[in-house]
This record gives sequence, C-alpha cells and structure tokens, in this order.
Amino acid sequence: MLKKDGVTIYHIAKEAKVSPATVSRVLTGSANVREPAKSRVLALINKYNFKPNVMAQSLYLKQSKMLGIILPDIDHPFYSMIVKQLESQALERGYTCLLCNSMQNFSIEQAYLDNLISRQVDGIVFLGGRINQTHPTEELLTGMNDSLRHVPIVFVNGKMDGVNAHTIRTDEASGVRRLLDMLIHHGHKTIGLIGGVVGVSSTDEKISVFRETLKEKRLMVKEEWIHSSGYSIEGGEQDAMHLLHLDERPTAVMCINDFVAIGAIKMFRKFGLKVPGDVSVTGFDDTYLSEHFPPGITSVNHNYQKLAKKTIETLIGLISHEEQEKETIIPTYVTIRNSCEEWKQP
Amino acid sequence: MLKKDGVTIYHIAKEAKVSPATVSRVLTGSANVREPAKSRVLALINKYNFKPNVMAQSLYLKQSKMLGIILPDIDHPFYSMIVKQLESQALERGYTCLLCNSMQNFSIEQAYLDNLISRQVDGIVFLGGRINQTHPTEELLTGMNDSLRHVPIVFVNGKMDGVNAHTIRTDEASGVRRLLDMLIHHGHKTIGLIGGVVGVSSTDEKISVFRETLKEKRLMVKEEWIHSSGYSIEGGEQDAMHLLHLDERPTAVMCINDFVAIGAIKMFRKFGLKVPGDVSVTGFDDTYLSEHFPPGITSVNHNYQKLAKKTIETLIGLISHEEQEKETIIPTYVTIRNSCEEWKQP
DNA sequence: CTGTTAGCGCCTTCAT
DNA sequence: ATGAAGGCGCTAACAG
Repeated sequence: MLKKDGVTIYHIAKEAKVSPATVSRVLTGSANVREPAKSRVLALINKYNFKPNVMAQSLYLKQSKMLGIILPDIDHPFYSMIVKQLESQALERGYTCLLCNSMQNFSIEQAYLDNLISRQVDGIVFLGGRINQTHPTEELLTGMNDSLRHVPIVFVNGKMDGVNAHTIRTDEASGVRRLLDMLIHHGHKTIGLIGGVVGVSSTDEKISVFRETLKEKRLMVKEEWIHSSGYSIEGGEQDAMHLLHLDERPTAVMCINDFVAIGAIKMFRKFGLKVPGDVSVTGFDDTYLSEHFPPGITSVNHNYQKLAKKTIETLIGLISHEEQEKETIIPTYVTIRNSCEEWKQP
Repeated sequence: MLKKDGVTIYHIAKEAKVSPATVSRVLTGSANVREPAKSRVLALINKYNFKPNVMAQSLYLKQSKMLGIILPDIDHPFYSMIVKQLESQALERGYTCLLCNSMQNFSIEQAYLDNLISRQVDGIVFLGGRINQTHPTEELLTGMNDSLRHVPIVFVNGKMDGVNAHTIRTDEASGVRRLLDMLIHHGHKTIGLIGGVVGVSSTDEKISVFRETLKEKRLMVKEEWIHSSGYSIEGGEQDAMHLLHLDERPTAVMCINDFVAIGAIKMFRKFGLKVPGDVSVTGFDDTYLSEHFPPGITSVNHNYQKLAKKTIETLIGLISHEEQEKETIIPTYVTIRNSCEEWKQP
C-alpha cells in the first residue's frame, strides 16, 4: 500500500527492445550505445520522466554521495551562514547534504549520528555540540569514536581529546588578540569579556587568550568583568546587567558572539550608556546582524567560504582515502564597524 | 577503492550460527527469536556496532523514511524557524529531512527536486521560490507537475495555478487586516506598505488586501506609498528612503517582513525620525529579530509550530494514501511590541 | 520458531 | 556494441 509506482530500467529496456544493461549504459555513459537504440532509450526516459533509483545505485556502488551535517541550532546565523556555504560546496562536487539540528541535545546528536551512518552517508561534518565540550563524558567520547569507525568525520571548530578526527578550525585566538589590540590602541585600559558557557572550548579558549593577552599588555584582568550567561541575546543582556551592577565598569566589552553583543548593547543603552561613547563593544562571527544592528558591530569574520571549502575538500579527500592535514587553520579577520571608539578620559 | 568496510547481517548470522533472516528478525522485531540465539545476535550487533544499511532496507521496502525540504534561503529567520519545527515534527514520526537551499535560483530548485526524487524521498515540503510566483513560466509549471507525478509535495504558503498540490497556508490576509485595524485604531489615517517583490504572491496578496481594507475604511490609498524593493534589510532601507523623499509621508508604514522593517527603521532613524514617535512601523513573520531589534517590532506570527505540524501531518497522510484537505489555513496572530503608537496630530 | 529463497533497482564483469 | 547473470544488503513469504 505504501509502494511507489516504479518505472525501472527494465520497463524502459523492454519497450526499447534492448537489455537493461544497455539502458544503464546510456544512463551512466559508461559505454557507447549505437544510434538507433540510444535514441529510443532516451526518448522513453523522457517520456516517462524516468529518474534512476539512487538507493539502488548506491547500494551497488557503495557510495551514497550524501554528506551529513550535524549542528546545534540552524537558527543561529553563524550556523546558517556556514551551512549555506557547506551545502553549495558539496553541491558543486556532486554531494547532497543531510542537515541535522541536534537542538543542543546530546541524545538527539547521537541519534542523528547513528541515523546518518545507517543511511550510508559518505562523510559527516560536525559543528558544535559535544566537540566543543572541554570535558565530554565517556559516553559522548565512545559514541564519537564508534561513529568514526564507520565513516569519515570532520570537526569544524572543535576537538575531542582521545578522538582522532580531522579538524578545520578558524583562528579565533588571533581574532581575540586583534580585537584586543584595537581596543588597547584606542586607549581602553579596562576591558571585559562576556557571554558563552564555561566548559565549552570556544568560550574557554577565548577567555584564556583574553587573560594572557591582557597580562602581556600589563593590563588588569578583573575577574568580575568576565561573565558568561550563554550564547543568546538574552544571555548578553544578563551579562551586561551584571557589569552594570558593578562599582567599577570596564570601558570596553568583548562579546563571545554577535548575539551576546546585541543583547549587551540593548542593555547598556537601556541604562543610558552610549555605545560606543560610554562603552565600546565588540562582537564575534561577523554575521549579517552585526552589520545591521545599530550602531553596527565590530566583529571577527570566520572566512565562511574558505572555511566551508576547506571542510568539504578535506572530507571528500578522506572519503577518497587521500591523506589529509590533521588540522587546518583558517585565518580570521576583523570587520570594523561603529561599536568601538577611542576612549576619552572623562 | 571507495568501498566501505561492511559488517552485514550475513556476517552476524554466520558468527551467531543462525540464518540472515533470524538476524533480520531480531533487528526489526518482526517475529520472535528464541533465547540462546537472540542474545548471541544482540551481542554481535553490539560488538561490531552494527547498523543496518537503510538503503538496502529502503530498496526493498520501497520507502526511504526521508522527507525533502526545498526553500530559498535558510539564512532568513522565517525559513530557519520553520525548518526547525518541520525537522522536529518529522523526527517524531521517524522521518529524516533532506534540506535543500535553492538560493533563489530556479535551476537549482529544479535540480534539487529531481535529486530528491532520485533519492526516493517519500515526500517533499516546498517553501518559497516558484510556488510564490504569481505568473510562473510554463517550464516551472511542468517541472512541478512532473515531480508531483513521482511523489507527494506539500506547498507552504504558496500555490500554482494548474498544479494540483496540497497547500498549508498561514492566514496572512487576516494578519494584514489586523495590523491595519490596529494602526487605524491608533488614529493613523495615512499608511504605506513597503517591501517585497511585485509578482510574488505573498507580496501581491498583502498589497491587495492592504488596498481593499483601506478602501473599506475609506482611507486614502496613495500609490507612491506602496513600494517594493525586495525582502532584505537593504531593501527596507531603500523603500524607506523612497518614502523619505516624498513631499507627503504616511504616519505609519507596514513592512512585508521583519527584515524590511528593520531596514526601514534604521533609515527613518538615520534621517532623524523617531520610531514610533514620528512614524509607526510594523513587521511580519514575528522572527526572533522583531523582538530584539529596537524598539521591538510589532509583527504577525505564523504559528510556526502549528504550521509545521499540520504540514508534516498532511504530507505523511498523503504518503500513506490517506485523503487530505486540499488547503489548510493556519490562523496568525499579532505580537504587539513598541514600534507602533497612537498618532497625535502635530 | 527458523532456514531457504527470491527480489527490491541498478551496475558491471564476462561472454558473445 | 550488446545481452546474460550475479550481487550490493536487506526483508518477506514460504516451507519445514
């Protein structure tokens, strides 16, 4: 009852008075087919709007030409921007993408991993989630290792100790440094860092680079100016609120991403502070929002296209059993907008 | 060389000293298997981390448990919000989604349609693109009809004359009316409508409802206050600019979506107009941005979850050859924020 | 309850 | 250049 219709190469073969093999040949172009027959077949393919069953093909050829993408939340512009690039890079190389939103849920994440493997994807791109946990559980670790035994997986901006996966990483550390250089160059001496989640590697790394760099520059690292309430706009509001309640506030605030920056700017302004007049703010990820959210947010760009290109190249290389760099670093760059300015001593 | 590894039910069967059928039985639970054997099989499945090949299953069962989703641009929050809901509804029912970004390109759209059919998806959800063209080309029409002959397709907020597809539509017309009622209730007598693309049904419909409603209310419909430069933030800026250059400006402006509203607000403010003080603005789609973009944009919500639920239900119903409503209307509602206020005669 | 067998739709040797 | 045949991994009769 669920059965589909089903024009197959056999139907075509019969009606064209040739063998199925011949139909297959004109379909794949794997061998020449003489003219009277060839045209007949082509005509029938057109007549029935015949499309070969890719599952049958894949079954035989042992490759599905499908790639899986696992990520936490497509709503976040960082991910939607990356996904678009990944998809278009994959498409160019003849691959179709299966997109999986784990909704920040590790069980769903694992279920998708298993599902993708069952569906015979040729490779998987993994973003966020467990690969950003600074201390993943044993279960997450073995889940990943088991999967890796079935199929090549490339991590984007993540890593797991004890998991031997290939990684493409954007140079967030140098992004942080450049942002700091700029702020310091602008005369800021008191700088805070907000947003993110402690225990998530991208947050931890940014915080640690932040600390180191300030120390190098002989600037004060005030612990209460480092505060992490998540990656959302609301999180940014909360973190900004935290700063607002302090006796002494930094004159510049780095935010873990653009969402947090948006939240922070909203909250600062709500409390009558001018951005960038009273406090300079930086974002991260350079999503389209940073351009449009007033006053325009200075942010770090991940080089999305290059990132996606390298990721897909590496994955497809792995699929073809070619040796690939274990870790590739994609340079980032700062996009200057209007959320930061010179600090003038009041 | 591209070949994968390959533990199959045959390997397991052999090692467990049972027949492949028995392995299949414990896998699917389609029949009981006695205890000594059952445990041995289970143990081996676990040992090898065996995952059945879904392509082979699908080939035999003639159903892939995959759904295709075709949309123009995942970057747009309207689409990313819907996709998340669709995906989660599908997942609940055991379906995996193949997401396809057509990038507003009709050829890619068609290529994806063909690809999805070749890949044997059980059904397709179609959003935007050709199904919103007021006058689609013959080619787009036949392309869709050909596809429809292969697989059930559900349109979300679209329709094509001459294409007999099922549609789930949100009640945008009543959304427009409610917005207008509110503005008129606030004392606005001069109202504009900006954004969108003429020839795209969602734009055309909104404009037409807009005209009708104003006439009913005996308010002036000034043609130069209706202006459409697209769906983007930049488009909103341009349309707002157009209004700013006019001798006489409306006191309230409806925008085709939230992006356009954001652009318009930016531009109005840039020119010193207060929103909502000098001009009230409404958005559409009630994306997360409308909540966070200052001053908070009054917008129409599509009831995303209900929409997605109904869409997936209808599609799966169709797949199971159950009769389904040809068109379902999902009610919309207005979310009030701070971008509109009473009009006070200056 | 369990093994044998055939076949889902396609592709690719292997002969012809 | 073309046809026949086997097999990709799995499931569902059909016997036993």
